[in-house]
Amino acid sequence: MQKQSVSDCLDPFIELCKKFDLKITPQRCAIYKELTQAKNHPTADEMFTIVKKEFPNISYDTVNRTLLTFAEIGLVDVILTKGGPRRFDPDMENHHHFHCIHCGKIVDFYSDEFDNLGIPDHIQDDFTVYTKRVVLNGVCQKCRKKKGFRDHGIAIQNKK
Amino acid sequence: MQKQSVSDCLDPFIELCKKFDLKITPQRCAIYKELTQAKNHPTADEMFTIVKKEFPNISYDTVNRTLLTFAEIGLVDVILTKGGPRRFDPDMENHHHFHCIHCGKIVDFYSDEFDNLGIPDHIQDDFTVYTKRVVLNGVCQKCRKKKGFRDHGIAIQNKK
DNA sequence: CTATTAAATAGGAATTATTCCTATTTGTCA
DNA sequence: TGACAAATAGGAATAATTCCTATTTAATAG
Repeated sequence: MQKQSVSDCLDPFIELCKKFDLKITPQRCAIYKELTQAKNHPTADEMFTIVKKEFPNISYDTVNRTLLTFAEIGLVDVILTKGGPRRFDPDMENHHHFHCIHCGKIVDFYSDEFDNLGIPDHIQDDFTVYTKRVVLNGVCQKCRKKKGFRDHGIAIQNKK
Repeated sequence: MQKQSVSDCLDPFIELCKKFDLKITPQRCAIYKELTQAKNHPTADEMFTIVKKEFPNISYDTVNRTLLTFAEIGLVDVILTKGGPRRFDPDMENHHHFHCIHCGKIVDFYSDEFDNLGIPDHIQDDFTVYTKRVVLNGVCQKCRKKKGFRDHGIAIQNKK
């Protein structure tokens, strides 16, 4: 598969920046480019390390601030994790999260049923909803097998 | 309305502690009692301030550690908020969250449709799910009216 | 009731993440 | 090209959370 040219890649980003009167700086472009290629859910610090290869004297504050700006304009989602720094989710397609409350791991998954949920009317009256995500909290198999793990025994069971 | 006696209130808590081999310390009891009366979603620091009235020399670490322990045994949920300390949610009934990405406010709401969602089979294979919560991210009316606010224009609309 | 033991606690220090501050640079627009 | 507001780098400050260790305490068995 042929990789898109950089200018093609950046076009929608430049559009978006103009819409929000954000200046198109090389720092923002570099962060955007790395973000579109990011797998999983990078932290600001991880993004800083990655972008610094291309941009050796970029500052951490710029990376973090830029990611927060991107979140405001709907380019990324912010994921908050227990016991760790916040992460940025560049996948803006409908998806959902499983969150292991022991190791903190977050796993994306997809579900048409979840995607098709409506927003309750009383919410639409009071709030403008940008994203809708089902978050499942629980324990992954790896943690379940750890020594000393004890279930609190209130797992959700599907109706048969 | 007559308030329940303290021993009545604490019975289910003591049961739970025994189930998990947690010692029933006066600190834990005090934190539990205040937690059941908490409105909204207190932070560890807020709980510390409240509990200290009854327990002047309790330490912050104990309050925070205890709340995390309570989360592990399913007594509270942990809510992570952008731009602020984590909060604890003592309402373990089915409920869902609207989260304002501007001011960080979290509003509980209830929805039978959301409660009745099943868990996808491929998730149940790999994870034990304790809680299922729909999180709506967006902007509340108050923030929407703020000067300088600009919509990024990708709000979710219900199908008619 | 007492002794034993592992768990829990208090207090403070250390660490980590995030935000703030300010001088300087840079993108945008006329 | 010049003016100006926005953005940045670098470091300092703040805030939240976790860690460390000596001491205390709840649970257990004798």
